[in-house]
Amino acid sequence: MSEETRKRIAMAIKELGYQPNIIARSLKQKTTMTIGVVVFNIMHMLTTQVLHAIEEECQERGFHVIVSNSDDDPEKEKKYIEMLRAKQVDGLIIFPTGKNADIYQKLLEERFPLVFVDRMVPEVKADAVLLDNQKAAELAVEYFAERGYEHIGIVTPPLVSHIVPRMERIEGFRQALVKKGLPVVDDYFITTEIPRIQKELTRLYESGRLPEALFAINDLTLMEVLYFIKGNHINTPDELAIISIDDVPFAHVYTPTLTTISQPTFAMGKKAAERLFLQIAKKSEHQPQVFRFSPTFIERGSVKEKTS
Amino acid sequence: MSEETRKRIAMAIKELGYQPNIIARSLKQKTTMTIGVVVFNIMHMLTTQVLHAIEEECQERGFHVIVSNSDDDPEKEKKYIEMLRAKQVDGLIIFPTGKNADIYQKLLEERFPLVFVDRMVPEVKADAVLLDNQKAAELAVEYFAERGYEHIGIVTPPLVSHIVPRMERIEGFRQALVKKGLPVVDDYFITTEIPRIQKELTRLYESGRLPEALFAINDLTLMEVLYFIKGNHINTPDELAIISIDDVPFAHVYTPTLTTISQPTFAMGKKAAERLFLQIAKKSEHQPQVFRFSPTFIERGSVKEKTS
DNA sequence: TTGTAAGCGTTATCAA
DNA sequence: TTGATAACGCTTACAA
Repeated sequence: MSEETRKRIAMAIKELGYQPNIIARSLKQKTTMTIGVVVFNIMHMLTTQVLHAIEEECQERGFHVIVSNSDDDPEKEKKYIEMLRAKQVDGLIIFPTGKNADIYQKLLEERFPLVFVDRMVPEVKADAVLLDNQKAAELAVEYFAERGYEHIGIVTPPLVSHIVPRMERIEGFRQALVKKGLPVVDDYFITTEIPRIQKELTRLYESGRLPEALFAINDLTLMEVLYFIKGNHINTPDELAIISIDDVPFAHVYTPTLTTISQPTFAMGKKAAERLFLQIAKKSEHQPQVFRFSPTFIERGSVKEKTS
Repeated sequence: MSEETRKRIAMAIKELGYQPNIIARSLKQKTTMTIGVVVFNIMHMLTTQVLHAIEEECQERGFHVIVSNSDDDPEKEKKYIEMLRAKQVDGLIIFPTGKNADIYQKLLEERFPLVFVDRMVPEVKADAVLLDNQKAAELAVEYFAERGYEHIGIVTPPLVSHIVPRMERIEGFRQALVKKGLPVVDDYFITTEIPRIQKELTRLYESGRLPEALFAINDLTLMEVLYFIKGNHINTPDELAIISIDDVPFAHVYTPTLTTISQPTFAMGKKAAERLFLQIAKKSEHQPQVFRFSPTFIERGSVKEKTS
């Protein structure tokens, strides 16, 4: 193309106010430069942060992202996956409910680019990006143990077999207790729906069986624990020490400052996007892999040295 | 269409594994059932919450939403608006940087569905959904005044004329002071970049000129104030009372609990989506309107009754 | 009720 | 280098 025609074209674009129609291009090229993300809980700190990283990574590559919230409802998740596919997204990053194994599997068989985040589905051999949950639980227990704590509890939503991180955290917690020679007390496993955690904790407290330390497995349960200690005027860390997973933005301004175990959300989001783009680039011969990210222990003030 | 053919079609769909291609439909129908949202700061509490409401409203109507983060950079904002338009989104909800008046205006002239949120652009007559900022500032000052506070400061990022809420909050603050017969002290206007707020506050404190009460105009400035009081072991509310705008998730578990002025983020997101859909439905004869939402004062524990 | 053809705005192919 | 033509997968209009 000659320099002159190039100019003439530029002129024409301007004069006619030409605006390209990417939809038409997409129809022809069979690529939309758009990926879909389906999350099971948009109110979760982890979700927000990972989403942010995914978005950043996508914007750099000129991709757009459409986010849908399945609200942990498998039916909704199914519907959104279908809609997103109908919209011809080039790939899907899913924070799975875990209950649509058949659909995930079909995606896989069609070699449709797919990455799981946070949770995974063991029977579906897809890329997955998650925390080393066992390690996270271990970190918490060891830290407590080394400071002389013996009665350690865990606070989590109900055990559900297909919700992998939760299972892994509880199981990691249990094993770490055993490894440290600490008692495994049933009462100390507060495994109930978020809105009931308060009541459960208060019940324990009033019956004088509250443990000395609590491990909150995510930001949502942490909030309940904090509300509980506030409502009952419990002193932290003297009466009750706390460690939780997830970054909460106020950990360093809270009194006491909160000792937490942080997930590398940014790296996780970046990795998820990277793996997806890898699949998009060469759909065949992709070796699915599970990536376990190491948690970071952030020592702050909600656990003290027990000198008793 | 007969019942039988209906069945036969359903059969064929299943057997052939037919998947509709919405892209092709969009090309023909000139509607994508997708809206674009461009926000200037995704890390802002308000943004997250309004976004959530918008998403919910859209999902109910079968629309998808593509979110882009302009990072308060007009160039990026411009680029994203263009890309979104090229992608044929049916409408745009913009949390504007405020610096692309010409582009917003062009959108308007083309009768392209457009709603501003949080900030507005006075010279562009488009739908806008924002807080009654003046009222919010008034609420704070009055509450302080009625409890005997005289030395009241405000903490905000720098004054920038095109950032409407910030201007309105500061101006509302100033006017409320005057109205209440309170002194307007230059020193008490901490108007500096977020990362410098700490230093500024500390400087005031060390020179003994810290006001008795502080009004933080958003969640980000609040975090700085909290970090400051934490670092300098300042007692709240005894030494320094605090009121801030925006919901922070820990307001009720913090010690003391935080008195805040909440924006009805959910209603605002819903309204923004509604207005957009109204424009999409009948592009012509749409009367742009500015919607001012009333802030809600939530009395908690970071302000005390001054009995001196 | 069913079938056929044209057209949406691109890109790709092939000829000129 | 340029220009014409077909094709992407759907909807719509019209004819059978």
